[in-house]
Amino acid sequence: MKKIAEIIRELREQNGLLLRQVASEIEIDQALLSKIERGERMPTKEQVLRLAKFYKVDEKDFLIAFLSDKLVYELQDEEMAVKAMQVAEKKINYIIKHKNDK
Amino acid sequence: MKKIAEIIRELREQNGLLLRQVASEIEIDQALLSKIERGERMPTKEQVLRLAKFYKVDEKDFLIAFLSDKLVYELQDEEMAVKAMQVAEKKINYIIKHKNDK
DNA sequence: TACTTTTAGACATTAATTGTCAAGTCAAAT
DNA sequence: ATTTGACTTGACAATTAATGTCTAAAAGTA
Repeated sequence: MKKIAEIIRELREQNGLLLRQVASEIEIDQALLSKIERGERMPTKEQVLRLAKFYKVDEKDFLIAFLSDKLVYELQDEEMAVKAMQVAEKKINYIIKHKNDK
Repeated sequence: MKKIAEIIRELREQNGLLLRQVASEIEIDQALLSKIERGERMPTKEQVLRLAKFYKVDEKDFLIAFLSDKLVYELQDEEMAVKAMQVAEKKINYIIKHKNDK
């Protein structure tokens, strides 16, 4: 239930690493990583995967945190947020259920 | 549970209107409306609201259909789609619950 | 066939996201 | 008090994604 930003910052701190160390491993600018860890910028999916690999954690957990953050971001300020979410979930389940039809 | 695309196409057909008629009311290119009605393009929020007003239907229902479509679109091809959605819902509820804290 | 409506596709425009750099803050160490 | 190292900030550049427009083609109908 944490934001991807918090997750990766905590991981870095727990491992006693510096921004520049991780940034160079992931091959991104350290200023960008700083922003990502503070939630000022969203990482790309690719970066999320690299970070998961680097910290040796489950990629799926990272992706879930990342994708859910993006969804939340997309709905921020929307009064209908929760309802839209519930409908979206039904739509997705419907799609999944029927994906082998056609 | 319908896509916003289907909804607005059906409304137009039920009202026996032509693309160009609706397009001019909404002030968009008719080719664009055609694409929107077929789900090839996503309308903007503004266009959704205008369409709701034009057809005299509840704006909220339109917005829910619209926003949920966007969420679905964002998760298409994501294996973790459903889980991400569930986590996002929790995050949103959390945010809403605490929005007056600060 | 001729007319009307809708669709397709290429391209233009605009908006959003992501990335970079240089300068700035802050704390600890000297 | 100055220097050093880590991190942050902000302005801007670059890239990517979304939206809009135009023209022509397709499809439907009288």
